[in-house]
Amino acid sequence: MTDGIAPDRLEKLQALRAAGQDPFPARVPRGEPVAAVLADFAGRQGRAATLCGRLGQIRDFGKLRFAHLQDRTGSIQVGFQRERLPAFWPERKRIESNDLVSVTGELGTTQKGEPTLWATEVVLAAKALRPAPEKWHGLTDTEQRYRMRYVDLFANPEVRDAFARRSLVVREVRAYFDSLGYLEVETPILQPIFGGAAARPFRTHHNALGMGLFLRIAPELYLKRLLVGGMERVYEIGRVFRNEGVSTRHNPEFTMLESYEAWADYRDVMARVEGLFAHLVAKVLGGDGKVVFRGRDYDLRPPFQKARYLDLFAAANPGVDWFDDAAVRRRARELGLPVDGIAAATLANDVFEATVEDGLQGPVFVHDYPVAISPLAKRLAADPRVTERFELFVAGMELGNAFSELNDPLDQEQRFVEQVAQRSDETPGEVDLDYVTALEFGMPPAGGLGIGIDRLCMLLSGAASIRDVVLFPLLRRLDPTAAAADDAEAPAPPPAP
RNA sequence: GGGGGCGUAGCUCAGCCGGUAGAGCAGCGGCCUUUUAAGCCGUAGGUCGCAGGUUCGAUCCCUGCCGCCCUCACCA
Repeated sequence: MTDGIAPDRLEKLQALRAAGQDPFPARVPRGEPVAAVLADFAGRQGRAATLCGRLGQIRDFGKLRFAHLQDRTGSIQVGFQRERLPAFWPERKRIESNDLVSVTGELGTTQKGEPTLWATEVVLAAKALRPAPEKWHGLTDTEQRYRMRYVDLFANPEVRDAFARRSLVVREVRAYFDSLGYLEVETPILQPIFGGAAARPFRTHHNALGMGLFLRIAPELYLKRLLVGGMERVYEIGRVFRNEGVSTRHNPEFTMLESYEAWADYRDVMARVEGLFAHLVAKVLGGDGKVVFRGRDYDLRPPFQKARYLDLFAAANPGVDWFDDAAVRRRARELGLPVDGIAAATLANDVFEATVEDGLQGPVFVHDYPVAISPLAKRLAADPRVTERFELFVAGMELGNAFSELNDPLDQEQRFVEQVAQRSDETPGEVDLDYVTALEFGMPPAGGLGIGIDRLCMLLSGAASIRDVVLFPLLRRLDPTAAAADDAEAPAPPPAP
């Protein structure tokens, strides 16, 4: 890991040490934010200031050198003059671009009016043993950007901005639910039985308890236990883990918002989602709901369009009845979809996805999903074939999923039993009886919501790939021997000592 | 997993029809007190992703592997 060190930088480090200087001091004179200085620059000219940050490229004029200094708030030019820095001058070359420094000096301008800190005191805060990427292009190699995000972040300001925006999005999502009296809670990530979604889980093991565990695929079942407990409005923003493929819109670990509100139904939840977007448009996008995503314009200001699932299906597949297996199969073959061994409802939904979903530019609420593909949602009283459920689509991407929650313990247990009987690797190996027990104590009618925070951030920042809003996306190991030792089929966990 | 693309200096990239590799920036040495992609002169820097094969000769052609990107599948 040390073979990327630049020899010349190591030499400078050793020269500094030989001269009795600490290249990694515990503390240096602390400065103020660069942005604060720039904000009141006119009023502070001629006054002293201290700034800390990373040095950019040095522009050397012999007895004068310029460089920019960058901190989290911005960057400003620093001027080093021989006549102001007699003691520092002989060692000036030991401090170079990419080093972290504390600079004290006098604020002024250059002949061209550039705000400049004319240094009178330069303290090395941390020596950089590796050079920064090229100044003009920055770091562009995608793989390097993900593997060395720390470099990506300091070399590419727009990357910092994107993650600052993500932070803002999460903060404002919290603010919205907090303002409605929801309690933010944290539920188990390590779960003995996984549930709340259909996905393959990651497995792990607790040594002391000698117990196999799963990383959660959804917090859903624990949050609904809280409704039974009387916490009528709860939400959680947390990581969930799904042992599936990686793509521009899937990372194996991602951040999910789930909220549950007692005494509400899916119509109420729809209003909450619109309220959330109104809030985010105001706070994150500055009131302008227009975003560009994957080359298209979207307006995220509510209200959003609404369309019935079956209406969309009928419009895209004239003459095909969603509930008519034979007709659906015919249509699926026509579309070139695989049909063998696929359950009727699943196939019908495949046809929906193939003919409707990609075209859902939205934002649009697709609602009233067939019960066969909605195992956790309540049936619509007026039409028991469909459920009180909606999904929010933008740019053909599923952003959210919500429904009136099933709270009938007998029905729930029956559905769990059927699920377990399917014995797929996406279904739990046993019924979550404790959850059923919770429902038996009585869960108020409730509306629940799940929103993928990563995808929401993609949309709000125009990021085409989920990896552009995940700081450290999952990548393969580079070390081939380590990679070969890994087994995709999860090696047996180490026994307890 | 299928298909397509990519991998060359620390970074960004050239490299023709096969003849053992080049630029800019960064580095190093010099000149320069107002630059801001500073400039000028000089200099150093390479396991051409890895391993085989074809060939007198491979960065280039072939095969396998590794990694990344796109896409399809998977993933409500």
